[in-house]
Amino acid sequence: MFERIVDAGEAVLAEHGYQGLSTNRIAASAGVSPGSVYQYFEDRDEIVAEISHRLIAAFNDALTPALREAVTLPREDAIRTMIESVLVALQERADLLRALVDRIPPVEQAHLLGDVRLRLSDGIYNLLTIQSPSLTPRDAEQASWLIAETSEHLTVRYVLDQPRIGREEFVDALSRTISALGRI
Amino acid sequence: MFERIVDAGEAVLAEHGYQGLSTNRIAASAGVSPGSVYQYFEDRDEIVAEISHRLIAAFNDALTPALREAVTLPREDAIRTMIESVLVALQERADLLRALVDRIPPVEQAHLLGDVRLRLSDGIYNLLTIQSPSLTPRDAEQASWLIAETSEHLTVRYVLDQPRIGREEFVDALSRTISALGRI
Amino acid sequence: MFERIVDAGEAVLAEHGYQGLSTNRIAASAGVSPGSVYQYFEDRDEIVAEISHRLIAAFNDALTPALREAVTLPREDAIRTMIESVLVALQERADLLRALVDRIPPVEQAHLLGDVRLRLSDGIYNLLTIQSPSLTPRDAEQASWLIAETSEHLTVRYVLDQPRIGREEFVDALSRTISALGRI
Amino acid sequence: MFERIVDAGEAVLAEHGYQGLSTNRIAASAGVSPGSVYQYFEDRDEIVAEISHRLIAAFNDALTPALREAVTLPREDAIRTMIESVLVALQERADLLRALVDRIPPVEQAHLLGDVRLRLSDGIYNLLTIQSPSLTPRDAEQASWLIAETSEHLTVRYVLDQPRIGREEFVDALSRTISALGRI
DNA sequence: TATGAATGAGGATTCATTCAT
DNA sequence: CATGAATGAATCCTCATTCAT
Repeated sequence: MFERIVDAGEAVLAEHGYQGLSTNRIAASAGVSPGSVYQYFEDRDEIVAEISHRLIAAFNDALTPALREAVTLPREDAIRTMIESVLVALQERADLLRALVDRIPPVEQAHLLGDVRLRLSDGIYNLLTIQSPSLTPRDAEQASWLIAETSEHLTVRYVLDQPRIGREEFVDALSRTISALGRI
Repeated sequence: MFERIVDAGEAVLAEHGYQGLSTNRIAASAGVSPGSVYQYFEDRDEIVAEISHRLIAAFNDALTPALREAVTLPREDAIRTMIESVLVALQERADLLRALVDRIPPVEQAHLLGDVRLRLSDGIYNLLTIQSPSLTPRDAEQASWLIAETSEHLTVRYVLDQPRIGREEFVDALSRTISALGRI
Repeated sequence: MFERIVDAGEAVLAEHGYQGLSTNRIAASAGVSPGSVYQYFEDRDEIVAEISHRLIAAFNDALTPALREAVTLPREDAIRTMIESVLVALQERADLLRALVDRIPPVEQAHLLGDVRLRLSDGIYNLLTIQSPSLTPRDAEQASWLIAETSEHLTVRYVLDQPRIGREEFVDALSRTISALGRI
Repeated sequence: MFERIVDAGEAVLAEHGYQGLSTNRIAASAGVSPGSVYQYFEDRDEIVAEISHRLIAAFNDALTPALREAVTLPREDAIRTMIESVLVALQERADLLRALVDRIPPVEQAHLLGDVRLRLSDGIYNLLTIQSPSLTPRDAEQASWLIAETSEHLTVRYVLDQPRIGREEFVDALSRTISALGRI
């Protein structure tokens, strides 16, 4: 039932956008009465939160093995492996991603995605300090901010806007950029 | 009165977000009757459009002289000059920028900012083909997409999130990234 | 509740006219919240449609047996029988009739009553061609237009304006008129 | 100026219907400021009243000479002459007639047209009593009601609905009906 | 637990009318 | 006289939420 509601929420979000994501519409789409929704969710926002948690979970599931593998690889390959696995994860959920990232005001996204972003940023910081012990903490912090912002933005836009760039070339360009930023 | 309404619109957008940007609220915040709003604006959308026009105008005003100056400078300096002038323009209007970029769903932003983005993208494409005549059109297109996305995103986030990075260092990092992406 | 709303609609129509027939007023008059109206009706227009359906239904219910009986009777008696049964049906619903016919602009009435009028017109056309096989189709068409317009208008006005004419005399006069028009 | 406003009122009524007949729209169409309208008219209703007065005046202007002529003619010809002159008057103002008769709820029409209808009814009553001195007052009253209702309705609908009936045939049919009703 | 009818505040927008200029 | 900006109540309709069943 919980599942059914969240599934319906995704469908409504994809079809009607964030403004059209009404609890009544979700209930109808789930084949459930509007009252029932409130047995599983405190309010509308909680449904949105759950939808985004799903995307985050899918994203995490894809990233975790990539991270494990990355440790064993040389720098460049590690970066490429990670970008590619993220790309796959996002592309598999492109509809949901679009509904979430394009339809929700960024402040609210930040609220929803706060945790993932933090973890992403931390991960990058750690990798940087491990791979380049000479970096001062401040430089590492700055570099990880730049890298996190750039990678997230470019991968998401690549998936959503489908620019005329082959995946290989995109991964190349992004990994070069990341390397450049790492040498702050 | 026109001014008063748009000012109120910005204030409401900042305080209540895009969803809370109702014509009644704008009117109340402007100390004006709901009917009066419709003497100056066709639509709720027209108010939003006007808010974004303001930002775009400020941005254009700042960029135009920088572009003129850039032509006379060597590559690296030209890029830096432009980044810096954009940064100044955005920082002067940080509140407006936040209202617009953080509070409005990206799809709507795309609608509002379509023209500027197109011009920005074209400008970058032209500079690239002039400075690196060896680039194939396809490479230039790809590079300009990457550069436009990265520059816009990073400058905007730099202004809005105020990461602990000095302006000098930020301009350095960004211009290095742009150069790297230009050598696609 | 459906009933309550339509009843209230009739009352409001009678008291405030078509222009004053607002959904909020209907809701208030029904002792119901404005939102509730939209659980039973798509539209304001649907309420109006329902009000007219009521009248049409009452009218049809009264006319159908009269039509059955009319077939077995000689011309003059058939016409009188039908006029009389229509008169009864309209008089029983005089309030509703007044609300509908006197308060709604005729163009909208035409929209609402289109079907009944068509059926009425067709019925008259068929009776004419059966009873007077010598009539050309064009003459029958013309006569049925004249008869339909005259009968509808006179019976409705007789019921609503209550002129000082006995029912017997009215039925006599109208049936004579119809006979005269049938001999076009 | 008065003229200009009423002219504009007619135009707006014809184009936008009774519901769309707003004072602002009238003012705009007259090329006049909304405030100015209120220097010549107490309120919206007075404009509508003036528009209908015009139609009535045009109608009277056409009918008066016809009445004068009718006195000198034999019965049948008198009736035909009057019907024909009315028909001409209505057809010349068909747009205005449609705007008024089809778009305004009949109760309000009755309010606006009260006087003309009374005069029409009286005229018919007088003609009847003169031509058929044997009629009791009550019979004359009844006959004049029937004749007035039938004539007005049929001529108006003939002009507005343009049924496939030649004018000659229509005048014939109507005058026969009137004669029949006069012999109540 | 599930329902779904009922709610009522709030959404954008219109419009007859006023009044300072 | 004429203006036209300003008004604010009223329009239809939506939607998150509640609550008796």
